[in-house]
Amino acid sequence: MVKTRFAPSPTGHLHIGGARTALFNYLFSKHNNGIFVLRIEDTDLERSKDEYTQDILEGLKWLGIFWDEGPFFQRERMDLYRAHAIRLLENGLAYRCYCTPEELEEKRKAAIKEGKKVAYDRTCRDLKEQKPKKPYAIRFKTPKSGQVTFNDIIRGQITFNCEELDDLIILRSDGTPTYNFTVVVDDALMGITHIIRGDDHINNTPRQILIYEALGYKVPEFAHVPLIHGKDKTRLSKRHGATSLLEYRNEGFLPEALLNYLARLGWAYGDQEIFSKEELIEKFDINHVGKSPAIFDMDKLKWLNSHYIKTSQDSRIADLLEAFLLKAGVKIDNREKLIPIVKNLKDRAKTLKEMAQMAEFFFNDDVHYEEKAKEKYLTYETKKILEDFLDGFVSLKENDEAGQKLLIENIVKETGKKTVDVVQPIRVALSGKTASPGIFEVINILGKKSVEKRIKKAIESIC
RNA sequence: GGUCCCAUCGUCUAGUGGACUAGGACGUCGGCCUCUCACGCCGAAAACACGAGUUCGAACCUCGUUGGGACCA
Repeated sequence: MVKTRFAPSPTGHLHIGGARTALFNYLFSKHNNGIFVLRIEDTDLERSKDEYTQDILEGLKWLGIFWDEGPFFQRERMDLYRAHAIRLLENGLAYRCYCTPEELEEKRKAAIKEGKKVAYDRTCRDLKEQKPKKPYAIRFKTPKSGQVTFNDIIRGQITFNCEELDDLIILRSDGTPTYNFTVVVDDALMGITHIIRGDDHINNTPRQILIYEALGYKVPEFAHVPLIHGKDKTRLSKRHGATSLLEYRNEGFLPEALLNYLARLGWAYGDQEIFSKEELIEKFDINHVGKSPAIFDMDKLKWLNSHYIKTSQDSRIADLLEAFLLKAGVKIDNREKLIPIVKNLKDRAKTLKEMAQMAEFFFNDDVHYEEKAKEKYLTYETKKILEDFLDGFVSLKENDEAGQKLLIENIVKETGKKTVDVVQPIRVALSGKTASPGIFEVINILGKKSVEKRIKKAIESIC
């Protein structure tokens, strides 16, 4: 039975890279009818915050990445780690280290001075006598020679020389366990079969394998996925803008767009670009994940988002849009308008936030004119067009699109202007913008009264 | 600095020794559609980091160089 896990530290928001790692774990386990575990690595009491744990859980749920087991919290498992450390101690596979932080710091400095490798010098490894009263850390006895080799699912065979590894602390003198130790104990105890994680952990892997072996646990399979980079090709970080997953929700992205984008970042299935979650589960193959880091491309994400906006049900987009309008301080006078607005804006907006900006004018008859729009289209010259339009519009017998079309055609004929020159002033009068949905759509969504009000206001604004 | 990893259009990638005149997608540019903006449709420019070797044949295998990244310090 395949079992994978996502094990974030709640020391920050769930970011794009973490979300992708979670996704790969999720997809791999689901593809193999396996189990996906969520574990919160909150041993760093100082930096871990419940707020971040909530952010992570919420982010995963939003994306539709659901876990089968957990969330487990490492904070609640401290006894387990201590017991394992003591077991290694008793088996002679670990030892007490009495060196103080000050001593270690001095050794480190000396090593740097001499140009030597900075590693623990193993002073306490073979102590004849223990020092019962002194505080101690527990260190793992790393073999002094030999090699550790593992077969990474994505990278292939990777080998490390043991000489490069020093005797790492597994339990600090204050009794708290260290990262490399807790992961191994947990992954082993939870029966994780495949560890899929960022390739920033490659260097930790040989130490962890040695610990598995010392503990007598089966070593799992490893798959190290490349990190996501920003435009400058360094690891994605705050400098690159929005990295927190939920920020994308607030910016008006749909979860399926993000899911699709993240999955396709570093992985491909022939020429296919669009994948539903179910399709991803069916087609995802960890062996085909690329080895080189991928750069996060906002444009492509936006394209996917617009695709999903276009293909979503109007009612769903309307509900989401409502929240964005409310957030923008728009008073929604008439909810009925929402659906036709969505129909018209679906093809135009790349994000829901954008859509809200485009939709705003529908809800306020006191139109705000964009400066350039007013300057160009609400002029003395166009005043007559607006007046003609208003006259005609008020007296329209059949106020439907056909009638409105005829009205505009007549104005075009009478004035001898081009259609665009007639329509644009009307558009600006109604929307305040030079770009909007089709003029007849706008007219009919607004309704008769609103249109009249807005045209009058525009005429008055021209002095 | 040490260790490890990586390298196909600007970006995500297809490619697993002959099907490669290197395919798709985003973006860019041009055109069509058109009341504006989008959407849609059509088209274009755009890449195998470099150098050796293996082979009848290399984007693909090997080695080196260069460049980039991650971790540790």
